[in-house]
This record gives sequence, C-alpha cells and structure tokens, in this order.
Amino acid sequence: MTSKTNAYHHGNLRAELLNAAMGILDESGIEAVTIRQVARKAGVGHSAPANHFAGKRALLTQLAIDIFTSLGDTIKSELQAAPKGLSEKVIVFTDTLVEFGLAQPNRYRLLWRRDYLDNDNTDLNRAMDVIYDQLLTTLTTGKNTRVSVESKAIALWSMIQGYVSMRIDGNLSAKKDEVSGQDRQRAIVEVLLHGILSP
Amino acid sequence: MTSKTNAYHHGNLRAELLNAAMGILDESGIEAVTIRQVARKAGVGHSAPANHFAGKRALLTQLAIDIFTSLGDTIKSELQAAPKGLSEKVIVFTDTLVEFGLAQPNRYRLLWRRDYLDNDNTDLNRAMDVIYDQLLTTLTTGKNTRVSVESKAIALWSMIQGYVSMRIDGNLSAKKDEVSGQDRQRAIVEVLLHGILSP
DNA sequence: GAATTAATATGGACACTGTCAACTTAAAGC
DNA sequence: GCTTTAAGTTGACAGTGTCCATATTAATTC
Repeated sequence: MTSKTNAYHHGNLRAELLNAAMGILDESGIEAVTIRQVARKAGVGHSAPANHFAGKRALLTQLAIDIFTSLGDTIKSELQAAPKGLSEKVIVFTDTLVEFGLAQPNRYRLLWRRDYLDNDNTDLNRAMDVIYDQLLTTLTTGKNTRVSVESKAIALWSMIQGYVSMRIDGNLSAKKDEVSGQDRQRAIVEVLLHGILSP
Repeated sequence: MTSKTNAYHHGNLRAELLNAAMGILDESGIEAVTIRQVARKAGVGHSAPANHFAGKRALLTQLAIDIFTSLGDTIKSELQAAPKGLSEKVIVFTDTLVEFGLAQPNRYRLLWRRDYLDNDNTDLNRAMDVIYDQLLTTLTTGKNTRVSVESKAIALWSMIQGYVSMRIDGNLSAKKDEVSGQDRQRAIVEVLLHGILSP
C-alpha cells in the first residue's frame, strides 16, 4: 500500500528523483546528471522534476547536502571510536575523508563543485561546517601554540582537499605518486603533524 | 599588411580563437566558453573552429597548456630571484601559485578541470610537470630526511591546490578564513615548513 | 457529498549547445 | 590553367534547461 502502482501522482517523486540522480552520479559522473535523464530514470515526464526542484541547481544542491550530512556522520563516529591522542585523531580524520573521496569520487567531486551548487543555501553550508567544526574541535587542545588552531585546520583541510581532488582527477600522475595508497597519505599527514604538534 | 582585412581566409584564426576563448574565460568563466561563442567573438561562422581544433576539448586543452607554460615561466624566474634558503624558496613558490590563482581564478580553475581537458595530451602533462619538478628540485637538499622529498612535495602541492581552489570557489567562508590574505598563507605554509625542514 | 482549489503530472516549444555533412571560396602545386 | 587541398560557409541533428498551456488527481471548502 505504500506505493500506488498506476497513480498519475507518484506520491514520492521527490525522493525517487534524488535517488535516480545519485545513481546516475555514481555511475556516470556529474556531467551525466541531467534533469531529463533523471526524469527518465524515475519514469516520469521531463518536466515533472520542476514541481519538486526549482531547477537543476536545486536538485544537485540537495544531493550535495545529503552527501555532506552522511559523510559528517561517518566522521563523527570514526572520531569517537579513535584513540584519544591528537595525532591519532588527525590521522583518522584524514583517512576517513581521503578514503571516502577515493571510494566515491563522483560524490566527493560534487561537494566542491560550487559552480553547480547553490552557494547561498544555508543547509549546504551548515552541512559542510559540521565537518570542518569537528576538525577545529579536534585540533583545539587548550595549549597556546605559535600557529593558530584555525591556520592548522585550514592547512590540513586544504591538504586533504587538494590531495583527494588531484588523486581522483588524475592530476597526481603515477610519476608523482608512485607510492601506493595509504603509505602516501600517512607520509603527507606526517609532514603536517610536525607543525600541528609543535608548540 | 599583416592582416588582410576582407579575406575569406582569415590567416591567423587559430591564434585569434585562442585569444577570444581566453577573453571569455577571464570575463565569464569556463562555463561560458562555448565553441559558438568563441567563433562569434572571432567573427567567423560557428563551424570555423573545427578546422583548427578537433573539438571543444582540444581548444580548452591548448588554452590550459598556454596557461601552465606561462605560469611555469613565472615560477621559474621568481624562484631564481628568491633568497637561497629552503624556507624562502618554499614561501616564494607558494606565494606565486596562490597569488596567480587568486588574481586569475578562471584560468587557475581550468588547469585542474580534467573533465574538460584531454588528459592524455603530452604537452599538457609536461607543462604541469615543469612546475611540479621545480618544487621537487627546490625541496631536494641532499640530506636524508625521515619523510621523502616526494611526500613533502605532494604535501605542499596538495595544500596549495586545496587552499587556492577552496578560496576561489568560496569553500573557505569568511568564518573559516577570517584572517586576510597573505597572513593566512604564511601561517599554513609555516605549519608545513616544520615538517619539511625537520630531519 | 459536491464543488472548488491546489498540487502534480503531461507534452510542446524555445533558445542554446557540440558536432557533423554538404557546399563555397581562396590558395598552392604541378 | 587545372586540380587539389586548406579553410571558410550554412544547415541539420540530437541533446540540454526552462517555460508554458494543459490534463489529471488529491485536498479542501462549503
């Protein structure tokens, strides 16, 4: 009874459209996510989505919000499960983000493609801030250090984002990144850790 | 005599197309660079570019090559003019890249948008490697350190790329990056420098 | 319960896009 | 001078996002 089969009104189209869009995103990348393709996959006319999303931008923004939120939850629980030391938490934070990006490149890419997203969307910015704030909290130790907590956070945040985006976009060719996977992650985090831990 | 005014054959259309495309890129961003718009700006029919570029991808790739090459030259001369110390060179390298990205966001963005570019293009990859190799050379001191030169290079390379791309795409909101401009750059480089300089 | 209103679907249209094909013109080769 | 080739032209095609008028159903009002 939850889904009326032959109904003119779908009943749950908004969710189904998001679902279809996520599927296309995963399979074929962001360029393949078109309103018409999403509608086709959901089995409705090409104009039906307009009733649920103001435009393509709105749909993609909602997609990004969902991805950010889910990722934020993962990071939260990983951090809670991690050992108490600062280095350990920093490594867990990094690993979680990097591994997510490498496992779900198309989803990760969308998160940073502000040209496709509604930059003023409050939910979107909040969902992102939730993740960043966890990094800030992690780095805040109480001790006063020469470099501010904010700068340390931005340094790590930037490095992760740069590393992942270059890895998944092929901008770190084999020549540059010949060491496989986690070894490199550990190494570049170690470079930063010196500065993060130093007084 | 250099340009025949009323000629059916343009004579220098390839260069002119690149010029028009660069202008549109600077003014209106990568999304606005369409083959037809470029052709219009160059005053030719919408199919004329096909005689000089295999497709949109080829045109954008050539644009990226030109940008990379020019940037590489700038970095080279800046590095040569810089003081001899490792920290100084690292700071100069970082500043040059960051400043270029902030001053020419649309050009900078194109460099990393591999979905728009021909990833197998040898010239493109070489032009990028020229820049990366200068970083590698700068970091190679002869002394053996715990973290490899390659990891240090990738760490800095990633951090710069992440920082600039987030700055110009608005992913570092005012809240996160409240310190203005160069102060923040200096601070995040300092975090890395600890790890780069340490034995 | 009937009538009205609001929500949600439909297909057609419009102005774009990149690319292809057929054609025209100018220049170069022999 | 004739032919070949390079470099322009316009027209067509399928695809896109968005808008519009229309049709159907659900919800609300009386």
